Amino acid sequence: MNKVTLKIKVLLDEMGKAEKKVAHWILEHPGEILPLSIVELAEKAICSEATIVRFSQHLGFTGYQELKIALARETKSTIVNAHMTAEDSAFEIYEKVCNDIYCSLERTKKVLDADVLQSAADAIMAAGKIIVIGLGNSASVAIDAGHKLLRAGYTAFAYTDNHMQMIAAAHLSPGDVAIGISHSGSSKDVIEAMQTAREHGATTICITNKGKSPIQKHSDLVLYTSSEETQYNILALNSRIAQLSIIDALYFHIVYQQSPKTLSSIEDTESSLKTKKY
Amino acid sequence: MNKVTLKIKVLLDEMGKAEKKVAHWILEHPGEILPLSIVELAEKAICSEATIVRFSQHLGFTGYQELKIALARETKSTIVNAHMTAEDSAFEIYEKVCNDIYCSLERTKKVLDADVLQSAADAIMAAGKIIVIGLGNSASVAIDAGHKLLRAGYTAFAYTDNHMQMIAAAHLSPGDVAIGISHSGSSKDVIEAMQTAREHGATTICITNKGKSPIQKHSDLVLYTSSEETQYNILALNSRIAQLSIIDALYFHIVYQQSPKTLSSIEDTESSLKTKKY
DNA sequence: AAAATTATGAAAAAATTTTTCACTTATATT
DNA sequence: AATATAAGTGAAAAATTTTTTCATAATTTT
Repeated sequence: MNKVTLKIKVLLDEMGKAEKKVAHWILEHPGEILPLSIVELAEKAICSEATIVRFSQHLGFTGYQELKIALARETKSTIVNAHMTAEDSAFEIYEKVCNDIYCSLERTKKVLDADVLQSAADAIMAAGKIIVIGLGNSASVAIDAGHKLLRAGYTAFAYTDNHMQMIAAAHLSPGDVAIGISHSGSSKDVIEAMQTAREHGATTICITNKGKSPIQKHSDLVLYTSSEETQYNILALNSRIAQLSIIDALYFHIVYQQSPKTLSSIEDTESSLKTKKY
Repeated sequence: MNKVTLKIKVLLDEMGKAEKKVAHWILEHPGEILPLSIVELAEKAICSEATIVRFSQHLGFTGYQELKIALARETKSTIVNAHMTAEDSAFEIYEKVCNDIYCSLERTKKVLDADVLQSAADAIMAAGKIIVIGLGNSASVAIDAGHKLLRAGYTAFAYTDNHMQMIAAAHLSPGDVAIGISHSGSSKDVIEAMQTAREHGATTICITNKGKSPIQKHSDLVLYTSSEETQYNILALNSRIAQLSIIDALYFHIVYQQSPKTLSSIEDTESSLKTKKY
């Protein structure tokens, strides 16, 4: 699966009837588009030329030619179907995992609110103390976030134990920040800790999957991920990568904004960690 | 060298002055032709549009467009990381993070050995006990792997403390598996734990970035990631996502291979976790 | 059900590509 | 050396392709 085809699939839902026809024709006739002019493709896909131009632009290209060039560049790569089966080799599974990750990131890009992201970054930068809370599957993401903020010079810590989470939340004060990570947004312990954090005046930020969920009630800022977990969604694998991508973006933004302070802090950390390596 | 460029070189002698200029420009600017219209290329190569059409036809194409498509198909896309700046908004940073992740996954796909991946999956499936070790930045990945394997019904645990890592490694026996995660592959403590694990007969698998590093000496199976960390590479953000993608692939492969056992195990876990949610 | 929004295709406009043709340059012949 | 012939080239015209515009149709919201 290549990037353009993947993008077509990701954006399929948001397309109108005519554009969907174009999308389907292209997906069902891989490679055949290359020698076709826009008029010919319009004939094949049964729509107007204008629709094809709009379709191309929705995918992020300036026009039909650019789409065609992009498809030409990627046609060589073999197309794999998105669903995993028991017959897949480990490597085939790996390729599908990558596809899913990519889909998930693209979807998240759509539901992530730029203003909220900015506000979250601002809140973190202005924060006195930061706690990151996550349980189970989200624990590793919380640890990652905590680790990163700590290394960037913030007073940050991740708690992956429900008791510790509550204790830490209760010790927050106005100006502090609590970041709650939960794919479902309905993990009791995390929600209660968020509520407590807010009651103590902290700004609460949550990272959760798009849709209604109780955690949003207790969050000042909601950062959405979007991952359609088709198979074994129970582990919410892709949402975790989407969560990480948000954490990374916040981290980078902060680093770039506060260059003097954080950069020297990062450099200090790095040089002091050198002794731990061969 | 691709077919079209080769053809251009072969036919170079039979060309006129103006066509030679086109040929040279194309040869000297590989890939740059793709977004150019015939007028723009004529300007660059300092000739008329007609010459370019004739040039294309001499190469055996019906016209300029066909030549461009052919060149596009053979130009391998260069994977480039986008550069972030202090002026980028949080959301722009997010987009670049996503792009970097994608680059990193594509690169990893190239360096990851399918056979080794398969062997790693086999070793894990046959394992008695599994330990996952990672420090600092790789700790969250280790935790994620441990959590996932545990939830899939394996006797697995992640250790993110150098003492515990060594203790756990010393208690392994033949048939057990130690998974070491280190981007640099030169984290002293992780390497020593891997060495100990191996001395006790465990199969050692490491996930590390492509290149020479000490950890590979003590690993039976080496799974490479590849991420060019251009800016603030110290935190190896993207390599971590690549590591996770490998973990995910192993996990899925295992789940699909051992459906009866692991699936029921996953279902059991899920139903027992329901009480933790609203 | 009415209003607003969005999607669509036909046609016009713009851009691109191809062809034509007159002119130049190079080569071969006398 | 002069001339004829052939090949190569660019300007402009013609054809084609692509993009934009706009009126209408379909859809969603109120």
